[in-house]
Amino acid sequence: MSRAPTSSDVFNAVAEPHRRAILEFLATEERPVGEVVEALGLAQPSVSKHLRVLREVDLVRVRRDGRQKLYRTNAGAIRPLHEWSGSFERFWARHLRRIKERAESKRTEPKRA
Amino acid sequence: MSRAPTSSDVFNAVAEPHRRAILEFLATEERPVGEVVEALGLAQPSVSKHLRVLREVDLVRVRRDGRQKLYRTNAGAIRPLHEWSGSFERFWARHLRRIKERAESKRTEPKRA
DNA sequence: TAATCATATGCCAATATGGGAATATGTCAA
DNA sequence: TTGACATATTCCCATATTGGCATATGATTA
Repeated sequence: MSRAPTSSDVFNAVAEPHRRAILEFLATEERPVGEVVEALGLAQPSVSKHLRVLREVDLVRVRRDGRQKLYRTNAGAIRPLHEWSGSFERFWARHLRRIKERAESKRTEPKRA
Repeated sequence: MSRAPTSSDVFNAVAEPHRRAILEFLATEERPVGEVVEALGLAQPSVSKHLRVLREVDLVRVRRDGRQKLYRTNAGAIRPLHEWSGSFERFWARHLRRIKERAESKRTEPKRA
């Protein structure tokens, strides 16, 4: 073997900066591809390809409207990411608490030893 | 040009499943590389490479201890991810609320029209 | 210093990826 | 049906990525 299976998942999909920008752009309301192209300043085929990746992991949903296709972010698909990263919260919280405590004690006993 | 700069950032670093596993493994306490190798069943060079990527975005911290190097997850570096994904929370929350409301109304007026 | 243990790096092969350009597909209007 | 518009797909290229293997580097012990 020479490379891990691409496992196209949500983590992978949001690893691309342009795709994150697309998700942000489509978060508030559905929009046609053309507007994404214009808003992000990318080439149309590029946008279509990114949208495909996002579609495949259900990060966006589409609906046809005449000749256009209206895309919108499916925020729910972002939850796994939020939950995964949130599972580390207690660790960084602990860290912050330690820092805070150290600052407090320094304030309380300014001249230790 | 032919490919976007890899912009090795946190998003990119956690896109790799093995790296996520490493972060989880190293979240609770620091451990030598050898233990990561054993725990994940990966080859040692592979682990070292993944750790390098994680180190470069400050997702892990190292400290030498004799011949070993002790790695641990720096949870704080995961926060940007958590915050980014959290910025979509209101959208999925809105969605869930709509679903809930629909269920409620169905319960309240079982035979509409 | 030599041998050993622990980890890192270099190199290669196979594959994945993203952009660009051209083209295909699908939908509507005349 | 033909033409125009909107989006998707294909092909090619350059680069990125990951694993495997061999080897280098760093640190400890004999």
